[in-house]
Amino acid sequence: MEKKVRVRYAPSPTGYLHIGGARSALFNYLYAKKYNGDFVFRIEDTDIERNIPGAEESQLHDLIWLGIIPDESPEKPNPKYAPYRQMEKLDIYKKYAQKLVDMGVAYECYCTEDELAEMKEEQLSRGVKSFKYNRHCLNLTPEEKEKYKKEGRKPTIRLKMMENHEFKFHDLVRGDVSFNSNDIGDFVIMKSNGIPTYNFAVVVDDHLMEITHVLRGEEHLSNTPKQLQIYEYFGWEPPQFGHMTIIVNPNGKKLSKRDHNILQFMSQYKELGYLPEAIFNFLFLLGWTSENNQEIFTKEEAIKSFDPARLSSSPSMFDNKRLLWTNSYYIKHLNDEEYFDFILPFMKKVEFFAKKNEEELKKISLIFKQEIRNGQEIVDLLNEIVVKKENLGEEETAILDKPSSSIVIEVFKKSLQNLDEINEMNVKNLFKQVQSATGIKGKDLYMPIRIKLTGVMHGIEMFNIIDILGKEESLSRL
RNA sequence: GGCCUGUUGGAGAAGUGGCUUAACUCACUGCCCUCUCAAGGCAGCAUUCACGGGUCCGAAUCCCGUACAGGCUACCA
Repeated sequence: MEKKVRVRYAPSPTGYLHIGGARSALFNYLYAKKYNGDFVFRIEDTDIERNIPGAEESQLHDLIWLGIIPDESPEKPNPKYAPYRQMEKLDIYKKYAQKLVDMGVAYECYCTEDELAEMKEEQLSRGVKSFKYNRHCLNLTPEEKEKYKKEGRKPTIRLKMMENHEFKFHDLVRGDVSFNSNDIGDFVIMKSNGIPTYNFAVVVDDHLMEITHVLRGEEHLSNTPKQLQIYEYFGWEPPQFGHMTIIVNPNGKKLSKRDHNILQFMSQYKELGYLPEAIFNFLFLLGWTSENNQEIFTKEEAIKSFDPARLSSSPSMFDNKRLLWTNSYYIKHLNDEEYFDFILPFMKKVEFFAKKNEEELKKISLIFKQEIRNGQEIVDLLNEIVVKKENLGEEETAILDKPSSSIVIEVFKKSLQNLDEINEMNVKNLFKQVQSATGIKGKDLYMPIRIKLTGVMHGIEMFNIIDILGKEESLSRL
C-alpha cells in the first residue's frame, strides 16, 4: 500500500504569519489535499531567545482564516505524533543525538565561540578554499574532556560528515540536485544548552511524524545535504523535498520583516478588508501557473490542479496591484448578503453611518460593491462624501465662480426643496427640469452641484450622494 | 572566498529544438460609455528571451564562458 501523504508547515514562533509563510503553508496544504493526505502544523521553537508570545496562535489562526486548515496541530494533536512543539520533546532529540554519538558519527565539541571565530579567521587568512570546522574536538580523550568540563565548558554535539560523499536528490521543483559532503563542515546538532539545532530537530520530527513531502523555501536548499546525512546515518528514508523560491519586494530584495514598503503580515491584510479567498488565490498564483491560463481558482480547483513541478524556480515579486485586483474580483463576486456582512464593519467606522439602520446601510453599501478593491476603500469613499470639504481646489473654485453655476445651484436648490421623495427617478427628473429651465446642461449642470455637495469633482452618481446625505444635509451644503 | 540556485515586457508568467511575426492575466496608455470617478467594452503595449561564444538546416529552448541577483557557509530557523 502507498504511504499516506503527510506534509507540514513548521514555523518558528518568532513572528506573526507573514506572506512567505502563508504561501509555503498554502502549497503544502494543496499538496496534502490533492493526495488525500494530512497537513500538519508543528512549532519549531528551539530558538528560545527569539520566540515571542502570541506568535503560535496568530500563525495558526491566520492560517485557518485563509482556509488552510491543519489536520493536526498543537490544538488538535494526534496522540500518535504529539507533541507538536519541539521544546516539549527535548528528551527525544537527546536520545537520538546520543545514538549518533554511540555510533561514532557524532562527537562532543568543547570549542568556544571565540575559538571558532579565531579558527575561521585563521583559515581565511591562509586562503583556504572553503572553510569548515577543523575537527579540533573529534578525537578528544576522556582526560581532555574532563579538563574542559572543569573549566566550565559545556559541549555541543557535532555531526561528523562523511568523506567525499555525493548527496543526490530529486527536488520536486528543481529537478536533480547534488552536493558533495566535502564542502560541508561538521555541524552542531545539539547546542550546549541541550536544545537541538534546526537541522537536527527537523529530521527527527519529520521522521517521527512520518512526513512524506517537504515543500519549503529555497533558503533550505543548502541545508538539505546536512539533513540527508542525518537520514543516512539513521538509515531512515528521507521525505521528498521541493524547494520553492522566495518572494521578493518591488526592489527585488527578499521580503524582510523589517521592510515597511509592503505589508508583511496576514493580520494586516485582514484588517484592511482583504478576503481570505482572494489572498489564497493571489498567493497560489505567486510563483505557480496553471496549464490552461486559469487565473481565478476556488480552493477546490486549486487543490485539483496543483502540481509542484509547475512551481517557478525563479523568485517572484510581490505585486500589490495584482492583489488589489484579485481582491476586487472576489468582492464583486460575493453575493449581496456575504458582501454586506463583509463590508458592514468598515461602514461603521464612519461616524455618519453609526446610527443608520441596517436596511439603509445595505442599500448604500451596494453602491460601492463594484467600486472598492478592499474594505478600507469604502471608508475613504464614504468619508469623501460625508465629511464636508472646507478648502476647495483651484479648479473647483473656478467652476463655482462661473456665472452659470450660481444659476444652476439656485434653481436646483429650489426644486430640491419641493421634492417630497428622494429616489433615483425623482432626482433624474430634477436635473432634467433644471436643464430645461436654465438651458444649461452636461458638465456645467452637474459639476457645480457635485462640488457644492462633496467638494470634489469625482465620485459616485449624484442621486446616491443626495440619497446618502439626505435632503436636509444636501440643502444645507448647496 | 567556497558550494548551490536562478536570469523571458513595469509585474505574475506560458514556452521543454521548427506551429512563436513570444500566449494569458495584472499594471500602464488610448478610445467608447459617462456630469465626474470607478466598473464595463474595445484597442495598443518584448522584431526579442541578461551578455558573449558554440552545436544544429534551424535555439528563448542544448553546451561553454561572463555578468548580475539570491540562498547556505551560525550553538537562527
